Amino acid sequence: MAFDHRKIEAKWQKYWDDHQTFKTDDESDKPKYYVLDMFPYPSGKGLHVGHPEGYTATDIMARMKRMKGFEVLHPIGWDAFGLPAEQYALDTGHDPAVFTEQNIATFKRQIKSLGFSYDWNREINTTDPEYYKWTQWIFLQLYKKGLAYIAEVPVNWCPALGTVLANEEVIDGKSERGGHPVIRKPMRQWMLKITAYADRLLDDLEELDWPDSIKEMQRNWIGRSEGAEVQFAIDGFKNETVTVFTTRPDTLFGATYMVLAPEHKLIDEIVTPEQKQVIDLYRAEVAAKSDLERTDLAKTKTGAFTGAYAINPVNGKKIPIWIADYVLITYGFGAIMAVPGHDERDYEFATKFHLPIIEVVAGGDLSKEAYTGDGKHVHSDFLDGLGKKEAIAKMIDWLVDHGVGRRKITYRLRDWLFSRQRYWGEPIPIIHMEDGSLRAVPDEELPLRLPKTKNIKPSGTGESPLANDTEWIRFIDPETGMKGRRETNTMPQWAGSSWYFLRYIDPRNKEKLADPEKLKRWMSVDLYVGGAEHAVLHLLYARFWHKALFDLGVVPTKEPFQKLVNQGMILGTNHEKMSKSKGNVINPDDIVASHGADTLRLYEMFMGPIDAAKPWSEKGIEGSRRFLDRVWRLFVTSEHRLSHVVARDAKVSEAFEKVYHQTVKKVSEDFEIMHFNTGIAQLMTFINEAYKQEKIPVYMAEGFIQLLSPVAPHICEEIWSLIGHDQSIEKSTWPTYDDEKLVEEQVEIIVQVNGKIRARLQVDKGTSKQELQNKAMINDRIQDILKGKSVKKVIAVPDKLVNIVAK
RNA sequence: GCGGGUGUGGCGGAAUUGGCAGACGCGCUAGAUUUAGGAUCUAGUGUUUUCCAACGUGGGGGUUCGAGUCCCUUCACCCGCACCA
Repeated sequence: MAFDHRKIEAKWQKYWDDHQTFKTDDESDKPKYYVLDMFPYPSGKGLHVGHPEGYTATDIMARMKRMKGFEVLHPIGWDAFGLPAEQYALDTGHDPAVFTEQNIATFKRQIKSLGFSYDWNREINTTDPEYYKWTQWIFLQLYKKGLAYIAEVPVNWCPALGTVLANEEVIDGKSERGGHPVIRKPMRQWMLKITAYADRLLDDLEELDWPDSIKEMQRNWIGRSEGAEVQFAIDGFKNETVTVFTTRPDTLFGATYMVLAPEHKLIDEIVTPEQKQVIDLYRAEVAAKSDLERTDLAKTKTGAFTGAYAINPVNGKKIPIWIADYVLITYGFGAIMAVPGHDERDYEFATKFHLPIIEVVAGGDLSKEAYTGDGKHVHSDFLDGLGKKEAIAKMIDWLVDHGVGRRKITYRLRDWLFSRQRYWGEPIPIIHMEDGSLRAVPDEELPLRLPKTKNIKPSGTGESPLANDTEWIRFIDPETGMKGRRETNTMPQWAGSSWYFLRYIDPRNKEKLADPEKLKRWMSVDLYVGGAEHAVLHLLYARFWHKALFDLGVVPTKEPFQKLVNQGMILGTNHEKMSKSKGNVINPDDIVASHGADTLRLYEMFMGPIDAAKPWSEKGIEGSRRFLDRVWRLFVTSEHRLSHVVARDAKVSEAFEKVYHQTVKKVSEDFEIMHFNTGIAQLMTFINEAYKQEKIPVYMAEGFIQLLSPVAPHICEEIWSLIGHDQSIEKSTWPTYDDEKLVEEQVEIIVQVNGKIRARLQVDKGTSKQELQNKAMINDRIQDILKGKSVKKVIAVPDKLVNIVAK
C-alpha cells in the first residue's frame, strides 16, 4: 500500500507544532547557522510553485544543519505593506489591514502545509506597529545623520487620478489603471543619500559569496565612473560658468561644441533672442516625450542651438552651446563637452548638425567614425605625443593648476526616492512646523501609528491620502504652542524589507531593534535564498541600511548577507513563464492535496539545479511520488509496521555496503553545496539497490531515512518512528560514512589506442605506470590492433587509463 | 549596442585540477504478476549498421596522447542595463 500523505503530513505538522521542534534556542552553545528566505509579500493570489522551491532549499539546509549539530535560525514573516492591498481597498471600500490579515492567514496556511521548519515564534509583520516602530526609528537615525533629506524631484503624476504613480504603474506613459496620461511633475520628496555609500557598496561586493551576475548587476547599477569636471566660461557672461563631467579630459582640445540637457537651468539665461523660439519649441517637444520615447527614439539625434558660446579653457576658443536630449539632466552635471572625433554620440550629432570634428588622438579614420581607442595625441599642444593615460593625468594637473577643473568621480546610482503618496505604508515620523522647520517625532513617541481611516482615496493634491485626515496631521507643540503638520508621505515597501532579518534575531524586544549581543551571535546571514528579481533594488537598499546601522554601531557586521543564492524560475509545462493568460499555472495547494507536500518538495529539488529555470512536468511529479511510494513499501508493511526486510543482524554484501557509504558521502556533500538534484539521484540509486537485497540492516535504514528527511520530512518522521524512535528525527545526528568501506581494491583501467577505447583491465588499485603499460601491451586485443604499427608514445595514468599512440 | 548566462538522447537533467559522455528520473520496449486494465517487480533503451565498427555534447576551427570540459570564431535563445559623457 502506498502511504497516506494526508494523514501523515497532518500528523507530523501537528507534532512539530505541539513539541516546538524547530524553536531556536538563543542560549545554546552550538555553532550558529542563519538561513533565510526572501521576505514574502502575502498577495491575495496565494503561494505559487516558485515559493516552495527556494523555501524547500533553505529548509533542507536548516534541517540538515540541525542534525549536524548547529543551532539554526530559520524564520519567516510578512512584508505586508504595499500597493495591491491599498488598491484592493480602494476598489472594494474595505480596510487594507483586514485584507492583509486575510492574505497572511492564507499564506501561512499554505506554507505550513508544506512542512517547513520555521520557528513560528519569531514570525514578524511589517504592518505591525511594534515592527514599524523600528522602521521609523531607523529612518530617524538616518535623518539625524543627514542621510535623509527633502528635495524637489520629478515624479509620475496622474492628473486624472489625482495621485502619484510608481514606475511599475505607468505603462507607455499611461496609468496602468484607466489608461490616463501621466506626466513628470516635480514634487517635494524625501530622499535617502545612498550615493554617500556608493564606493563602499561597490568595494564590499568583493568579499561576498554571491553569484557573479548579481554582483555585476550591482556594479553596473552603481556605475562608478572616473574622470574630471571642467569649467567652461560663457562668452559674454562674466559670472556664469558651465561645469561638465568627462571621462576623457585628454580630448579637451577636440571639444568643438557643448551640449546642455534640455532641463539645464542655465539655458534661459544664455539663450539669444534670435534662438529663443527654436529653443522653446525644442524643449516643449522634449517635455512631451515620455522617458521611454526619449530613449527609444535614440537612433537619430535631435537638438537646438542656443546662440550662446562657451570658451574652451585650454585654448580659449569659442564653441557653440547646443541643447539636446541625448544629454541627461540626471547624470553628471547635465552638460557635456562634445568631442565628436572621439565619442560616438557626439560624432553622430556633429555629423547631423554639421559641427566641426577635430582629431586629437591618432589611430582612427574620422571621415568614417569616431575613434574611441588609445593612441598618440595630436593637435593638443602640451599633450602631443602622449598616450591616453598620461594625457589624462597631465590634463587634470593642468586643469587644477589653472583653477578650471579637477579629478572627479560620478555614479550612475542616484539617491533613493523614499516617499510614497500612499496610505498603506509606514508613516514618516516628521513634523513640518509652521516656522518652516522640521521636527523629528521623539523616539519615545514611536511608533507613529497609521491612523484607521475610512477615506483612503487620493487627496487630489498629490499628497498622500493621509492628508485627508485633518485630525491626524494636526500637531501643536505642548510647550510652545507652535503648530505643525505631520508629514503625509509614507515609506516605500523597500523600507520594511531593508532590515527585517535583524528583527528575527530578537523579534519581541521592546527596548531595542534587537539585543546587540544576539545580533553579534547571529549575524551575518549564512545563506540567503530568493529570486533574482531582487538583484538590485532590495539587495542594494538592505546593504545600504545595514552599512548605515553599522556606522551607528547598531549592527556588528558591515554586510548583511554572506552567501546569496538565486533560485531559478519554474516554468510551465510548455517551457514558458507561468501566467494566468497562458493557462499554465500550477497551484501548489493542488499538488499538496493530490501528491503530498513531501512529493512536491522532492520533485522541485529533483527537477534540476536550484539556480536554473526548469519546466514543470506532470510525469515528473508522478515519478517523485513513485519514489516515495517505493521507499514506503520497502520499509513499511501493509499493516503499517516496520518491514521484516529491516533486521538488526542483517548480513549484506560488500558491494551493497559500499553503495550505502557512497550514498551517505554523496548526499552529505551534494546537499552541503545545494546540489539537491544529484543528491536525490543517489538516494534513488540506493533504493534501487536496496530492493535487490533480502535484508537491510537497521543502521542503513536509519541512515537512509535521515538523509532523505530534510527533503521529505513527513514520511521520514513516520518511518523513523516505526523503526522505534520516540523522538523526532530532527533530534537525531546526521549519519556518517566509513572511508574504508569506499576503498576499491581493484579498479578498472581503460586502454586506449590513439585515444579510442580498445580494452579494459582489472588491476589492483595503485598499480604503477610501468606495470599498467606492460599489462596493456600484452593484452591480446591491443596486440591485435597494434599489429603493423609502431608505438610512438604511451601515456599511463594510474587508476585511470593507458593511452597508446601508434602509427 | 553593452554586460551576464545557457546550448548534452524523444524529454528534465548527470559528468570540471582535461581521462569510460548520457548517472538519476520521465517516456518507450520486453518479460513476470494479474480474469482484464491499472499498479507493482525485473531487464533493456544515444544514433547509424547484418557484422566488424563508425558517429555523437548548437556550427566551424585550434591546442593536446586525449576536449562536453581549455583557446579562437560563429549561431540561437534567456536575463539585466540601455545615449551614463
